[in-house]
Amino acid sequence: MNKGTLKYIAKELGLSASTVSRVVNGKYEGNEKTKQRVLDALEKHSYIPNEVARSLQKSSTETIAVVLPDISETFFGTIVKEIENEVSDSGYMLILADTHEKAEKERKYLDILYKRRVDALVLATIDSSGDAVSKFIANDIPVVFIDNIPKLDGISAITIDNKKAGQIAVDYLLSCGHRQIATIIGSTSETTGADRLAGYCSALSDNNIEKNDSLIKFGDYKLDSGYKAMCELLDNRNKAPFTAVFVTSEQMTYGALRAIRDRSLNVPDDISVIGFDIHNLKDDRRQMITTIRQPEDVIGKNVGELLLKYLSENDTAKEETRIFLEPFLQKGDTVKKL
Amino acid sequence: MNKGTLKYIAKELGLSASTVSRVVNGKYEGNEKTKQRVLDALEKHSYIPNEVARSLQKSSTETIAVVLPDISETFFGTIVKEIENEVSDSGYMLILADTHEKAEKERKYLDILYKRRVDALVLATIDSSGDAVSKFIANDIPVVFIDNIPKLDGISAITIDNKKAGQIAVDYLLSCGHRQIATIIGSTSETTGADRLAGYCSALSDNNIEKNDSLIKFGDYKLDSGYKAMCELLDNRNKAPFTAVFVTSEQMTYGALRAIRDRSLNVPDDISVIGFDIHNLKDDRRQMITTIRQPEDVIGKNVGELLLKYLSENDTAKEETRIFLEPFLQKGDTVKKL
DNA sequence: CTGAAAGCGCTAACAC
DNA sequence: GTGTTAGCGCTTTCAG
Repeated sequence: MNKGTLKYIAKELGLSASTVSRVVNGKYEGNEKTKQRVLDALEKHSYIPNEVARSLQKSSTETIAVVLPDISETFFGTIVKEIENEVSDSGYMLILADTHEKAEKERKYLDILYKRRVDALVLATIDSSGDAVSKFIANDIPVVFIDNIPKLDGISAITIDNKKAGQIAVDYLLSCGHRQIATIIGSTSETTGADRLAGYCSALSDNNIEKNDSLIKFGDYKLDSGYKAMCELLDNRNKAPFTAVFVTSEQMTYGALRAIRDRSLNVPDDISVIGFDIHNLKDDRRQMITTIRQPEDVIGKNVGELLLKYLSENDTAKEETRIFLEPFLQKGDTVKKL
Repeated sequence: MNKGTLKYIAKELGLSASTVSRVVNGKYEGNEKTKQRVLDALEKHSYIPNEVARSLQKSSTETIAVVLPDISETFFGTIVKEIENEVSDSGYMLILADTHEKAEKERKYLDILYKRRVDALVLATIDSSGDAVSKFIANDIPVVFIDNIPKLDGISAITIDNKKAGQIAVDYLLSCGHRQIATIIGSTSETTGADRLAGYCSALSDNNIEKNDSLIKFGDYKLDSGYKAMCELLDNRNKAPFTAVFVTSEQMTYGALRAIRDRSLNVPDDISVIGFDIHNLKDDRRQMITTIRQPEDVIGKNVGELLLKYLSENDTAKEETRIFLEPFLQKGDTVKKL
């Protein structure tokens, strides 16, 4: 028989595995002396329980899967850290998957994670159909969406109010005297793109400014697409003039700034720029980029709390929860008052 | 009997669990017709294997633990991403622990991860004694250290040559004409601190410049300590003058820069600064910080490769491997030529 | 108060 | 070719 197992120690003591198991789990109610004998033996063998066996028996792995498009982004890194922080005291650990922004990888990972019987799932999906998570949902495994929300009923999500994010950005530009405002939007098939655009549009219409479709460009969240979109805007500037641009992702913002610089234009003197998710360095001697920010720490904390709530409810189906946190404006040096 | 298990499906088909198991694992050699029947049944029930049970049986979880002081730092985020990238094709997944730079948390996590029977461990330890990993090593679970290397024999590690990092920084400053060079070092009880300091010292002595202990300050890698150390250097500047400072962590660099700014001094005109691990934004219109960098992607890739090698060796003890990658200088605008 | 027995879901050596 | 059996290491009812 294998050393280091309950059974082995039990046999050595002339006891049964159940008794030893009870002592290990603090559920022993019997003779104080036997308890001490067991404890000593455990100590002597430096017994360490096998969680895999325990998981099989209890059908619970105490593991939460976190599936993200890119863990190296500070935005996601911070969310992960906060989730971890929130759930670790309850014994849960995180298992991580990085999908590299590919739907196929996302699908593959979700399959694997399901097989591994994770207790819950946090998902920043890039597949708005939500197909790949259906197994989880069908089997009552709690799923919390962050960032993008797929088109599914009854799911829980914690994100920011993306429409409001668009409104805040445009309102700020308006308050600075801008009237001709361009924007660069991510994919509108995802809520992060569609809602930010909706906010942009509604802020304009609330202020009786007519929307000009030539000032709305689309990208794919990546740097190059921001560069390209900005070039198009600049090339068309005499036909469709603008004094400011709202760019809706971190990488696209960098791309747009580079395009402006490559034309030897100055920010903010020639064009004002407001970005998204920019983590300005703490070294504030330099020009800071004005940006819309998301409270990553609060998102992560909320996700953790919701997860714990779901995981503690032994009962029935989990109630759908949607929390939309407030995006906020972080003023920098890239928007000029007209 | 529980639905969705091998046994259940086997019984339904009038077959044994082993036969179904063989088909599931592609090890079936028998009758083509039975195979098809089984396949159909698996499909019909949308059978999904339980990896927990499989793990218990095979005593292997196909899981690699990654334990880090702070996952929200880009430095670690990038390393994690690369490790993941490297091992995911072989079916391994990463389980993540964030120790918040606390030895106690590190210890706790290592205990839990051991119970969970992870197949391997990647550890950026902050406990130079290495006590908490002894269980892993004693049980032949592959461990690869990154960043700091504890004082243990026979362990594998992949980091940069920290002494060389210090030398490169000082050599560069010397080549720019600086002769009075201060430094802010992290804890010397860790190799990342001690070795960088050693590099600093040796570069000076190689150039026949006498080391001045008043120009060497110590911090704890965090922002405030960098600020404080820089203040001390500045306060003492008439007694111990210097024209440049080498700061050995990202956060301490920001702290030092802030201290300089708070005294209304200019970088690089009044003081040249060379930092560490600074990830300058891609938006290069602004002042870039001159910094020593580590090749995080290469570190991650090497860790992944080494892990796979260890994990594929069924045999005996793993050979000790130490790889010291090259740190490099990333020139920016914070060092002035004298 | 303690133990025997069954079982979590799967695999694999060994039979037939 | 396929089934039987034993077991991975643990928990937990149910007896006694």
